[in-house]
Amino acid sequence: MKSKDVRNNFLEFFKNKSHTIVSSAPMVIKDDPTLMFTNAGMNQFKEYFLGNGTPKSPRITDTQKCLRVSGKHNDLEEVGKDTYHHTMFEMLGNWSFGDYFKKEAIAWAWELLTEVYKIDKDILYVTVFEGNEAEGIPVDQEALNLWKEIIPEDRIIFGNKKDNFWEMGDQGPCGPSSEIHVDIRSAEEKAKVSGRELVNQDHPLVVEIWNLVFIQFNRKADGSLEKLPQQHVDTGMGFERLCMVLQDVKSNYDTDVFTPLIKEIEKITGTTYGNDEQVNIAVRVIADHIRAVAFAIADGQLPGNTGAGYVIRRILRRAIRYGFTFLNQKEPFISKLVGSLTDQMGEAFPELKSQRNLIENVIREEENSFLRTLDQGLVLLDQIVKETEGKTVSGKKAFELYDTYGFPIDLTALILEEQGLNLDEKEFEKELQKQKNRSRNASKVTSGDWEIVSEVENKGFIGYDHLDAEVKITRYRKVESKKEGELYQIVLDQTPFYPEGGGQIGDKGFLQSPDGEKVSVVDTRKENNLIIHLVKKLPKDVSVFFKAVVNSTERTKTAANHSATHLLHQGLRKILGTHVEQKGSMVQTDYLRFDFSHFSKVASEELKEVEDFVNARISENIPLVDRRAIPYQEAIESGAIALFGEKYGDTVRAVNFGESTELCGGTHVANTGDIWYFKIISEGAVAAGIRRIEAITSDAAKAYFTEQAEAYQEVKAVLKNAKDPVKAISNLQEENNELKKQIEVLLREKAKNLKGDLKNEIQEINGINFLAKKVDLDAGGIRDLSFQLGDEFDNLFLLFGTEQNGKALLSCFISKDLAKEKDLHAGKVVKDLGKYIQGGGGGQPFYATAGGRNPEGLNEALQKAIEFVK
RNA sequence: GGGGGAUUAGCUCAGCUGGCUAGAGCGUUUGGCUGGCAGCCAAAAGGUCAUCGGUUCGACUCCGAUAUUCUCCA
Repeated sequence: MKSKDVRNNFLEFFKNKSHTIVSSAPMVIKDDPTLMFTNAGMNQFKEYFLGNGTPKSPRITDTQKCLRVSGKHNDLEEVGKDTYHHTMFEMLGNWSFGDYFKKEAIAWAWELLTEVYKIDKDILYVTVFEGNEAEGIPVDQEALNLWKEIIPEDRIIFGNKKDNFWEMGDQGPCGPSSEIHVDIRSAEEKAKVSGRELVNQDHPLVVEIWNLVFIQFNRKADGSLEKLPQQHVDTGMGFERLCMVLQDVKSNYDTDVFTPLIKEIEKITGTTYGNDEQVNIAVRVIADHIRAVAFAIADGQLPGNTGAGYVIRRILRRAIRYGFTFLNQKEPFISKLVGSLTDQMGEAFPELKSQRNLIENVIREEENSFLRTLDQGLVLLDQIVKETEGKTVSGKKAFELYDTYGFPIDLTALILEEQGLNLDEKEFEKELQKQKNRSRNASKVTSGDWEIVSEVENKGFIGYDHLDAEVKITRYRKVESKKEGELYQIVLDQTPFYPEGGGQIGDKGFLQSPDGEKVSVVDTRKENNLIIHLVKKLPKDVSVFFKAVVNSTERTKTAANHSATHLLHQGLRKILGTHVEQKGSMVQTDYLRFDFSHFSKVASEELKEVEDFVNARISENIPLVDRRAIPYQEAIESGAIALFGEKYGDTVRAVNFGESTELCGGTHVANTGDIWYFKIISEGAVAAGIRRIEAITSDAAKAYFTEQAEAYQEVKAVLKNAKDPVKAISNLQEENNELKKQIEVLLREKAKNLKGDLKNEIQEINGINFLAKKVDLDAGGIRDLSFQLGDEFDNLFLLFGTEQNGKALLSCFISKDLAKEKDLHAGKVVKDLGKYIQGGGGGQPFYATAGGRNPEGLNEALQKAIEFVK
């Protein structure tokens, strides 16, 4: 069965069981602080399990693109070494939200596997949660009984809390799970050891394919469990593994999900998959990682050095590293695989197709920069090796190479090994651990349980129409972090406060109780579909009605920036072309930032055109057309631009200003005229193929122009109100250059004259040409003079003194030969004489200077100089 | 968010412990030679040593802040 059919059959099967098919959520997560990437099929439904939202249907099915780089069964460093772990994978799932439970979930899973996919019943095993006394959770008897009716008891295995009890995190919904495993070993192998022995033993051919989770508890902050009012089913089946079973191969990488990619890698690198284990690992690593990276970029996540971007960079660099070391690829090659990947998966995931150019560019650029890092690291490592005494290279040094210069540690180890050296790995680990602890401590957040204040219906955000409202606190909790200290998160029954999202920052303002107490709201965010208000202290009485007031001046400025962002987007597409796509946006109170795909620098004329375009729309006074809830399809058909990597519901909000239509949740001005004026401040690159524009509007633009005008007036005033200041300045510059040259000439002449005079004053003492004299030159002049005299006289000993800004300066020149011969050292001379001018100095044997704060002592110092040549 | 680096000529970099005439290679310009493979030879131009502040008689060098950038960790 082709992988495409495997996917379709799954979705069709559950559709026939009254499930609604939904599309995969983006792999990159935006409004959940505990998670960077979708790492399981359930992520996009988390809010439903938490009770913060209602699903559109109680039964849902989908295939979800997931990314896992850490966790109990997957560590990035392990991917590729075996045949069944991946960073990116697809998870097929079916869901029940308070609808059916264990009975149906188990029966349908069995039906699909054995009747649709026609997997031999005799190679399947199932696991059931054994219970945990310490936590007072009983055996999952219900699941056990259900399985007993379907499968012989000797193929049911009890699993412990680690394997068969699923938790989302330290807190929240959880419950027992039941896994289905499959044994695809040869008959011979099966005869030797029973598959039962190998379940959950990390055997590559006895693997878990489906996990059925029965969510029935809620874990509280103190660790205790309470029963949930509604029970849910959450299942996940690994798509790649399922394909392996159905295509009768022994490795995920031998399924048609991977073979086209592997063939392409063989072609590009001139290697063969299957002969050499190191090559095999490298090929698998690359085949796996290119998928993860390409999908992430398509979802809008570029490689970077913080957060999610850093994870993507690490994955990509790992692939480059394996290619570099084991496939001997010293030039960018991974970007060349994007075409093949797109051909293969572009149909199921159209974002790959439309983002293909960008994906290629970004990967190529990243490859180039990492190859440079490797080059630099090789040089540094060479140096470390040279400095190493004995056979063991310091772990601290290796850590520095890794931490500061980004040179991969396994490459260090490999190179050292080739040179017959070894690495102090313990020391390295110690350093790494230290660094990890530092980071962890700095970003630790502890949160308490939610305190429920009142159970009123949550009406959510009302801030499009209101900037203040009468509200009630529904719940609150305390959170503590090193950075922000102690804060309270408050949820209201309705709120005018806009939560940070869609690039727009969260509103600020205050809550006021009837007795006049004001609590200021420092920020507003969204977490799992709840709007959270951050306050420094709780009001005295949380149960009363409050007046919630948004800081309207800030909100107005932010709205102007947001609306201007839409017009900017429209203008860029109009003037640069429709390849321009939003790649990031930041709407703040005092400025806006817009990142977009574009292949080259935006010329200043183009910027001007864009600016003019936006300002033309502003002066047209176009009113806002705000359609709050229209069907997604309708919005798209009316020309709205949907962003890749955004999760949209069935109904969306469309924001129009004339021709500009965007799907947007942010706050806007009622009329473009309110933006007042739009001014681009800067344009630059953020990554390969991505440009960034920063701009200001309204008050900020006014302030900007005022400032510019003032600065201009000042310049003009300084130039005595010159008619053409630019010309006046360039005249000055020219004149200045001319004068500089003349001064140089004059100084040279002066020095020449001085030199002539001084030449006559040089006296011979003991065969040494000696002169000690006070001169009127600066340090540089003295230096030039000294060296010029040095060229003309052999055996020269010079000591010059001068006074500069009330400070004394001594400078001593001794011909190199003379210094050697008589064992003289100019540095010592000036240091010694420095005591007369209350200072010190030094230099090298033939030239040295000293300074001091007592010019009175200069004469004495000059008189004593003769002692050195006597 | 936390840590560690880097910022010196148009480019790639050297300049170790404060005093070194601030350098190299490539590139540029000029002149000369030359039938090739980065042609050869000679000369020149090009630097507020990222910015601001501090320590010091003296800072490219030490300290602090800022900016930009690389990198590791979360």
